Amino acid sequence: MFLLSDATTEAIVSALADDWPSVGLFASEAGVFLGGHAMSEEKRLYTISVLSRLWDGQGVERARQGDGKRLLLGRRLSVHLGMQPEVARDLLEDRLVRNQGLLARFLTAWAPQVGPRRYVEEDLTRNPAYIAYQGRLDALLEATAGNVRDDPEARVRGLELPSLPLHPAAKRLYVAFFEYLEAQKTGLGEARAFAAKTPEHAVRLALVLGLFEDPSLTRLGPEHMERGIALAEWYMLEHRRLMEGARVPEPLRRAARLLEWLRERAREGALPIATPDVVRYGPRAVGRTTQAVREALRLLEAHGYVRAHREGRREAWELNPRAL
DNA sequence: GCTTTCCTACAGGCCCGGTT
DNA sequence: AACCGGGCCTGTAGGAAAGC
Repeated sequence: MFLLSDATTEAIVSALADDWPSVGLFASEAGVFLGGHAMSEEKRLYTISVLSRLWDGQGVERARQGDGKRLLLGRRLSVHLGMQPEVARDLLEDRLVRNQGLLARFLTAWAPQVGPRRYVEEDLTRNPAYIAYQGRLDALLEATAGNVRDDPEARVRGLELPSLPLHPAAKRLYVAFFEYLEAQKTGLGEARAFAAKTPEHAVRLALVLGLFEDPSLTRLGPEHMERGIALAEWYMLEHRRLMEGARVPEPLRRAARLLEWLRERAREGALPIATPDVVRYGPRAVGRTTQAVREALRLLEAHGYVRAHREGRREAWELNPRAL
């Protein structure tokens, strides 16, 4: 496998075409990839289409001066991106990314906050489980790389991978899972696009688990399928949680914007402030009508950020000192 | 009838993104 | 990098409606 950590899409395609038919893009700080050239305004559509085509197994087109276009088949790309929450939010909220269904092709997970950790001294190179894991990975890489290593021609043709049929029992599980998801479709909210690909994710995961367990596997059994389905379903729920969490409801967004403004004013000593003055001077995004502003203020009040008090007939607002 | 509140209109300044 | 236009923010003015 050919490893990249910071890549343009062109570099990925070129590596797949010329260097090695199996490429891994591993980045623990995906900001480099997402904020970089590959996701720039003019390249983003291209990147999304390349990644999608690779996932779909359609092959990618490589255009080069001189020899025209060449369709690359038998190529595999493995992508693992880790990112900071702010970067992830931007990605999840990106309209293009959402609409192109790119995220539905990724398995996403948001790691929970870790509590205090204990330091554990351990020499991984002596850990039997780790040694076995490493050995199995090496063997698998060797098995797939073997036919292309010494043969430049084979590299051009791409990987020639065996196809594994599903055991009838595994197939039944697949069909049942497929129909179960179809029946649920309307209730899946933001996970609908992902749900359409979830059965396929399940098979892929089952294959990875099955082949890892037994590299000589000739067909996929129900025990693998069950595990693939369990994982795929977990990823579907995680996907939904993330997609829905990324969408902040409009009233909350407005209230947050107003709070920011109030904090600024408070620092200038310009609080308390009467409701009509918030309407006049406040950020327009909150709304220029008294009704909208009052709604936002009430929301902030309900969450303890602001407090109303009467100055005669006037209703004036001040910030909770702890919200400053 | 006066004051306060609510709403609209408008102008100038500033920032941001797109273009050249 | 410089320029430009649009949108947002801020401040001002004034009129209508509501409250005292």
